[in-house]
Amino acid sequence: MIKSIKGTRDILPDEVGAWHRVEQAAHQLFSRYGYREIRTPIFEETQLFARGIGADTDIVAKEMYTFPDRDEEKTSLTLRPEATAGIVRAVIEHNLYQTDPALKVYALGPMFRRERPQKGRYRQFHQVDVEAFGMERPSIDVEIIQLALDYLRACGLTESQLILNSVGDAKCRPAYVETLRSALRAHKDRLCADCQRRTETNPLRVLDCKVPEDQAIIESLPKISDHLCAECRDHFAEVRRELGLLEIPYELSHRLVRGLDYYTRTTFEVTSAALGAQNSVLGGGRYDGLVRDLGGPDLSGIGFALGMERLVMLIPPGPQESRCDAFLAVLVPRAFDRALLIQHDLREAGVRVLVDHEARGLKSQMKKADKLGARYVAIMGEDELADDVWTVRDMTTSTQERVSDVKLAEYIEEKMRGRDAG
RNA sequence: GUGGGUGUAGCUCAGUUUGGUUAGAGCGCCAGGUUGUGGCCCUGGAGGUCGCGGGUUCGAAUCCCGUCAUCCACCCCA
Repeated sequence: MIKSIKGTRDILPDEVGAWHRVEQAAHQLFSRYGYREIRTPIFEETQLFARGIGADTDIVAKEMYTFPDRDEEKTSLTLRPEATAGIVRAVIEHNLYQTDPALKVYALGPMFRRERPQKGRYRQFHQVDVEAFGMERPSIDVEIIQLALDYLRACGLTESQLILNSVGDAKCRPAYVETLRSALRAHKDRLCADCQRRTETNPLRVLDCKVPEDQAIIESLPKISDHLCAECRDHFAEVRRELGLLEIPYELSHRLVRGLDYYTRTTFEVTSAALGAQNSVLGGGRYDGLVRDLGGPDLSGIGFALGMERLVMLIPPGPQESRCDAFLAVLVPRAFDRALLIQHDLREAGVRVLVDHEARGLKSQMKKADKLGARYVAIMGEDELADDVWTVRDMTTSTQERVSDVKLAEYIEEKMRGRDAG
């Protein structure tokens, strides 16, 4: 049997309702904040991600789905592992920053990373991505954070925690990284093997090491908050002041470092314990150098990405939804002809109507109508056919009455309207 | 890439320790109990290469080896 490939999965009809809820919440809420949807291709030139995300990151070094195009030059293509790079490319390519007075966009869609699958982690996964460009002031950081939290609440997620940090900028971070590295070298022998390696490759990552024996050392390391330059310190202070003003609770963590190279200043993450080890639902931050690094103008940016699989796992299940309003149950072939004619009238009137295509007994048709959540079942057998009427059963009250064939569509529409209004 | 758990009916699982008739249950599905009426109940039915391959044995779902899949964790990340 051919099965879906490792790390991919089918979102089956029973599950799709939850996906629709989070998608609709996104469209609705984001537009209230002035964000508009953008749709970029799911594959790009490999170069875009290598330059944008950082060639030394795990994503680029070993997790990308990269393949040659079928052209003479053998252009290298990559399925997007995240959304920001593609969006930035589009912003630059179409000069959006020159024409859009408030460049605020969001995107929904699949991303691809070749990682070992785990709880809430797939090789094809879906993200909601929100980005704002060209705004320097800390208030946009706060707006983005508020939007993220509003969105999670709109989706019905109640148990979550906001974690906040500042990772400095191109002026102050490199110096801090060196300070950190020196401090780590002093403890080298007592660190776990991974952290000894990270000390040289990416010292910031040592900060979120989970090995218990390393924790005491990590706590004693110099903190980025003490090494920010004046501008970064002021920026972060204002972000915190505004979060306080808006009464948005958060936990400060000098150990929150983001995985992608492009982040500057404000970084944040929302976690939920219900997700297991993959506890991050949403992560984001500012990336003031990225647009320029990708060949655009010196345009600041800030945004977040949210894992939709993880979100869907967390939100309360919706009610079992009815799949039809009216079910036409027929017992003789000529009645079936009437059903075929009338079902189209009903559908044009917006009524969800189904018939049984298997010509089974009435009991079995009733059963099916019930399972589909039909509110009304219109029955036509020999008796009704003779009088040119339907017996219409209201499945919630178990009452029924006879309605002439020509009036059936109108009758059900009427009933449906009455219910919707009531 | 590394470590561990689990693979038996459409789904959730029992049976594996101590090898032994036609491999079970619940749910779901189909039919009947009602000459033309759903839910609840009762009865019956369909549905299984016991992940796959090899080995041990008179005999393997059960023991051994290999392999694949899947889940969880590490690395890393949404």
